[in-house]
Amino acid sequence: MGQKQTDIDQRIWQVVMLIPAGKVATYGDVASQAGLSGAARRVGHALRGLPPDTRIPWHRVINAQGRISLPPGSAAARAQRDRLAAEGIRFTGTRRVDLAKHRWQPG
DNA sequence: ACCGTGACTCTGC
DNA sequence: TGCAGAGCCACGG
Repeated sequence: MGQKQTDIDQRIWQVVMLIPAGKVATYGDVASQAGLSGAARRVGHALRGLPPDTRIPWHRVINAQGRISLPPGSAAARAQRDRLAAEGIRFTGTRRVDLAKHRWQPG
């Protein structure tokens, strides 16, 4: 088999699974940890391909501004916000997460 | 092989 | 803080 797409996606998903509850990582962080430094956009694409019933904590991945990158108001965006809130993550008035406090620091 | 596209990021105003 | 521009990687057509 060896489908290359699956190969890279799985590496990305594997990194996402390492993010503990209550913590978040940016797309860039995940890309870097997956050995794809600079390919933040590729991470977004990989998460986009996740099935709705996945166990992978995709909601813990946000952008470098501390905001949700999904379309504002979309069901997915609300789901991400709710899941993060359920893990104790607070949002600022401008719907941002305090990265200095919640950012996952591997190693 | 070229071009357009994206759940991105950084810099500047 | 917000918006625009340019840079980025990898992918699909």
